[in-house]
Amino acid sequence: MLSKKTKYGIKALVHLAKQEESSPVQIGTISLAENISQKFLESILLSLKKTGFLGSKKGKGGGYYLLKDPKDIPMTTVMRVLEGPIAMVPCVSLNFYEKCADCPDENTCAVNKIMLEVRDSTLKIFKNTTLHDLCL
Amino acid sequence: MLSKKTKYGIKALVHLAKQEESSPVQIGTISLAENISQKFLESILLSLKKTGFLGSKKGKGGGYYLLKDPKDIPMTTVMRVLEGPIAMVPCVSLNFYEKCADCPDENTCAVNKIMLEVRDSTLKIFKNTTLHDLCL
DNA sequence: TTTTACCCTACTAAATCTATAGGGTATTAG
DNA sequence: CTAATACCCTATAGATTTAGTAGGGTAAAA
Repeated sequence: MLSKKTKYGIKALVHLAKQEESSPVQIGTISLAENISQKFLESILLSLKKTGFLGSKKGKGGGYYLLKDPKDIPMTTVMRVLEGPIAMVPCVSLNFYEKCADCPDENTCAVNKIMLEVRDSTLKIFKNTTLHDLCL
Repeated sequence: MLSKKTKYGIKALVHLAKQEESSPVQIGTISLAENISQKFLESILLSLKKTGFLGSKKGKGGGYYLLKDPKDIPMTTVMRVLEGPIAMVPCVSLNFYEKCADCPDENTCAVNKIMLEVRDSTLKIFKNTTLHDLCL
């Protein structure tokens, strides 16, 4: 299941991507428009800033804005920053790989096998979908 | 992320599907072979019995056994019983649908849109993979 | 210089996960 | 018959994660 953090984060990014001018949007504006707790959204936007998706401007007329063209932001990067691994088990994760404690051999593991397939098909979708595509 | 319950459940089902004879297999045997806590496995197998996947035999020489041919058990049904919804958000779930509290309109929701795609591709894999396929 | 709006830390209630504990009961081998 | 086997069932609990809340600090601009 997708965490609220990820869901809200995507919604906020889409909100920003939909702006015609690239002028900063305030947290309060987004939280109101997308029905998100303002303080919670604040922490999400902050992490999106730290990971290089957003820029910010302080003071009056300030807010957050996208640093890149929405067409250049694939959903893989968004998902990995907000949600973490895309795979359903760590042993098939590309960016968050971990060996399973209980599993003696990944190559003969039935779970590994099918989850690898699922990861590939999901990854394909996220790779071929940009933030811009979500705005249509 | 896949819960241990689901992971262990699949491993146990595969273990049973690999049996040549359909004689019952004891919990202890499975827990030892698959490195799963026996008591935890017990509760998982019990739930698989209640949902119609397994039969059991008490007393000496007893254990659990599959009720159907592994070729007739698609992973969709396994996943739904063990893990719950296949979709990443309730609003795109077929069997566990729930409306999002924050979202005014699903049809224009960006998250809904992409998660629907992911659900479809994942579902397709689970539908076309049976327990038997995992034994190869 | 005051207001605005981002920045940061710490904490917490609730839920879920991953078991463990401790026994009860039906079945069957001998 | 009876004793061992192995499933059946309930309750509980520690750990982790989630989804926030509280409370203030700081930089920038009007």
